[in-house]
Amino acid sequence: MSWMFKRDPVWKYLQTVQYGVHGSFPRLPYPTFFPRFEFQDVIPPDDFLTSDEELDSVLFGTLRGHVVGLRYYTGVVNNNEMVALQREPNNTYDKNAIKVNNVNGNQVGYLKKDLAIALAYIMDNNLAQVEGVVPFGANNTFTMPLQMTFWGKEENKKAVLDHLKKHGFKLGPAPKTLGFSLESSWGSGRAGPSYSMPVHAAVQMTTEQLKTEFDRLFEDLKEDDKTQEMEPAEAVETPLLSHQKQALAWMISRENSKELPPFWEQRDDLYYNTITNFSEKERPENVHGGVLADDMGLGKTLTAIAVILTNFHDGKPLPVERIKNQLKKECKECDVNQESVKLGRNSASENADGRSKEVEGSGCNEEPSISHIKKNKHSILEFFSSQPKRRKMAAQYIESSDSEEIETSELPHKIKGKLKNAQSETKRLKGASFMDSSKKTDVEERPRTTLIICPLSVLSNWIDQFGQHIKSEVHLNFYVYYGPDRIRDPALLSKQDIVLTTYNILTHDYGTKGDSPLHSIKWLRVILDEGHAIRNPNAQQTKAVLDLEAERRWVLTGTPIQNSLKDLWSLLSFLKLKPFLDREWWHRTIQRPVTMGDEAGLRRLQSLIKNITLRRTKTSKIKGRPVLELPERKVFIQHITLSDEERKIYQSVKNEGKATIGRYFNEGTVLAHYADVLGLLLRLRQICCHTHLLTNAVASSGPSGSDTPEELREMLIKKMKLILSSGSDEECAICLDSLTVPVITHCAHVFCKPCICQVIQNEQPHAKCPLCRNDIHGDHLLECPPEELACDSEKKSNVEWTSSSKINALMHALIDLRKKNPNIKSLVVSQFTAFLSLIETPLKASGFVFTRLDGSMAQKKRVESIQCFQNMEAGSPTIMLLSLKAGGVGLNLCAASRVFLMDPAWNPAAEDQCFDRCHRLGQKQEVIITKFIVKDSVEENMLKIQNTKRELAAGAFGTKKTNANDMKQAKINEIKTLIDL
DNA sequence: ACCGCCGGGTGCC
DNA sequence: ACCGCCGGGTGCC
Repeated sequence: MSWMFKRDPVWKYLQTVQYGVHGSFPRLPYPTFFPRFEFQDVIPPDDFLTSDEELDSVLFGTLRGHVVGLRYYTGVVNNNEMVALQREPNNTYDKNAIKVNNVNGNQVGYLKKDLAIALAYIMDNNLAQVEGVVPFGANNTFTMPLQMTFWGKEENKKAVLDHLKKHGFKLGPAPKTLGFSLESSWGSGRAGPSYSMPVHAAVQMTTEQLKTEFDRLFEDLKEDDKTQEMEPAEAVETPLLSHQKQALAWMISRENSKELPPFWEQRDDLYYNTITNFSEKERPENVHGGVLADDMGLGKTLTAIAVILTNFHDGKPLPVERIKNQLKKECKECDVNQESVKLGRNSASENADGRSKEVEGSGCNEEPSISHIKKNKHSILEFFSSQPKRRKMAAQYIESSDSEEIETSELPHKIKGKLKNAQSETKRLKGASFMDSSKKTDVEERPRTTLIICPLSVLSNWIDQFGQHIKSEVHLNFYVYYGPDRIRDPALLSKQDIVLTTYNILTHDYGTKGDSPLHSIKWLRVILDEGHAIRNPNAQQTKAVLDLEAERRWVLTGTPIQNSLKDLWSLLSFLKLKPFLDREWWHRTIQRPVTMGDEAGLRRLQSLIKNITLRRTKTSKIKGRPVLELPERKVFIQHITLSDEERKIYQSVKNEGKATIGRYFNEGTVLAHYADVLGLLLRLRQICCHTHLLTNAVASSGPSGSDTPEELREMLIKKMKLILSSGSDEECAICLDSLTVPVITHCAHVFCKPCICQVIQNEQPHAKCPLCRNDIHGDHLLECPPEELACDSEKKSNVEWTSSSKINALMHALIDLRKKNPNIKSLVVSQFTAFLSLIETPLKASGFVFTRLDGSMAQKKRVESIQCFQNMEAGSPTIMLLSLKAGGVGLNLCAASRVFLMDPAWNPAAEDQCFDRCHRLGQKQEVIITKFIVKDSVEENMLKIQNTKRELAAGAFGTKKTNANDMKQAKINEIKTLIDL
């Protein structure tokens, strides 16, 4: 197979073109640490999710067939409309049954039986995806033709062809009409083939051609006007910067937009989807929201706050009286009621333009049981027009009645049944929103509350920013739904203006049997901060988010769509953009076409992105000036030479390890001993910092099998600590986020406790480890005992403190800096918290005032630490000891203008993120970063690998590394580089 | 005629 | 469905 583009590289390219290379490097989550398992367990967690996706589908061929039974179903299609084939194994008439549905999921009919027999096997065994288009005859009464396209993995092609042959079918070639259409096949008025999927087109285009094509597409993008500015509501205290006013204007225009969503247009009295050729009477809702994907530090939080206050309801800002008349506060209840009266009236007036259909629908759709429906005589006869006998029977009956309207229940049984069938379906069409609206009518008020969901790490940031950016006299009902005492009362929550919570709380509530208050409310607006949190479609967290009801939906993210189109799909499904809610349509119309380099697909993707996302980087320009005029950022590498004694220890550990690992190389079992390799590398990195760190290191020994439970426990806890302290950028494979409350399973995989508990609960009674499918039990999860961490540092203080080459260099630099300018604040960053502890001693000795921030600190202490450091008063700390991954992306430490990075990180993006904590909005000084790197050591080798990763991330075009073997080799090479083998 | 042919009844899976 | 298919009625030309 020679597709030129794997999906990820294409997507990364799209990203780099639109967003610029600067700022966000796609996350490269390795080295990853999964002891004792073969390589497939070691590849980044993202990849285990893709198993159900046909990443390397090829076109097997096409087949013409028929859809039958049209008259029994209400789903309608247009000519050239795409349809979905759905197996129905429990059909009582035929276990091979295959339903044919239109884009909306309404059944159109069935695949003809003989064809279904052949296809059922193929579909059930996932040998091919079969996709259908109705080329013509969409208005037929009984049957219609169906053009099917078969896609699948190359290795399944033969099986599919053979199987079809056995049943007398033979695939044809791709029809010539489905060429590589350069003319726009969507957006035009024609109902031409909207979907071009050439078999060979992708390979015929050269890289150069495609690149030019990409560039042209993004040229168009730049012309798109998102430069309108808007002043925020009076209630917003902080003046907005230009780019924030633009975002405000764009976001509010999206919230109030009455336009059709992308790819929809009105044709006569129908709404028409130009990608699928689907049409329907009901106006598709536009997404009243989107993705704000600005770079970190451009003020997404402030912008979001401005949106909340400025588009408070019905396109109007937070009413002034609520700002000024704070005295009325005691009559809150009354205030709320007044509000809802006002809202009620306004929503009624909206009916005039047909937007609030649910209001109309809820009352009058109350129909009696179907058998009592009155039917017009003529319509009955018409229904039986092609069934003369029934028609005659109906006619006879009807003639005996005087009235124009017929009680259907009194019709002869034989025709009543048929009629009933047809009726219920008509109703389904007409009242599609009927069920939804009736469900909630009794308590329904116009939603007023904005729900903000963020990772715990930025919760306090949100609270702070609300405090900072909203005028103090403004009265807002604001509730932080967090902590064990959170009030789980929907009535209370829905009276708030803003509810703030975390993903974990949301997920926890959702998973708890019983009702989640967050899910029983219809929100005015849901804002997801760090929206990539929902990029794993299988995660419970994602499901909890997708199940929220809201009128307006926003995703804030600084790392836009990190790795693939799939991530974008997760966001789209949150935004509920038709028709992409169903993965099939997303896959057929965008994901695969783009993956294969099809231009129509690219255009769609581009159009989509243009429509729903706003993205500025730090280097984006407004009227020729950068959005953010940040002072320069300079990175220096300071080489360190180890002392003789340090070098001796380093060499001995290295030689010993090298011998062992060399043996693994010879045996070809490097990756099986990945834990050992990582352990060695960790020890070497520790020695580079301070030889005392070594005492902390764990000799990684696999379980011998004869361990006592206590030994096993010890071993697992040690492993987990190794993983957590190794700085190997470990993530929870379930939520794909940093580990919160890490626990280790007996199979030695580490997850967030809430995540894995969720899995266990869902899969009970026989839960399996998501990574290795070994049995897991809730009781067997081991938590990291926090007191032991404290003990460790105690223990160390018993050992007499000595310095190290790196500490010497740091102290020298700090003292030097203090001499030059005592007011400059510095961040001292390490991945090893024990190292930070060691650094404390000389800092104290030299009279530095410092503070500390690391992952083990309680939320409250962190906030204190940050505030203390950011404070510019005399006597405030000038140094912060910071663990590399502490704090979320929102962490603002712009009081510092120096960074001393004590040890290199595996992932350059992690370093960048760390630097950005002070190199961000609010930074007035030049930022100088010093990276301490020990000469002739693993650290230097790590720099090499960082560079490779940087290049890979930036120029991902044309490099394909999705292949497991390639990655395996890459990893082996990486290890070789690291320990100079 | 254990056929052919006719024409009515009928119709997804 | 202005089809195909089924099964009953029927049977020289």
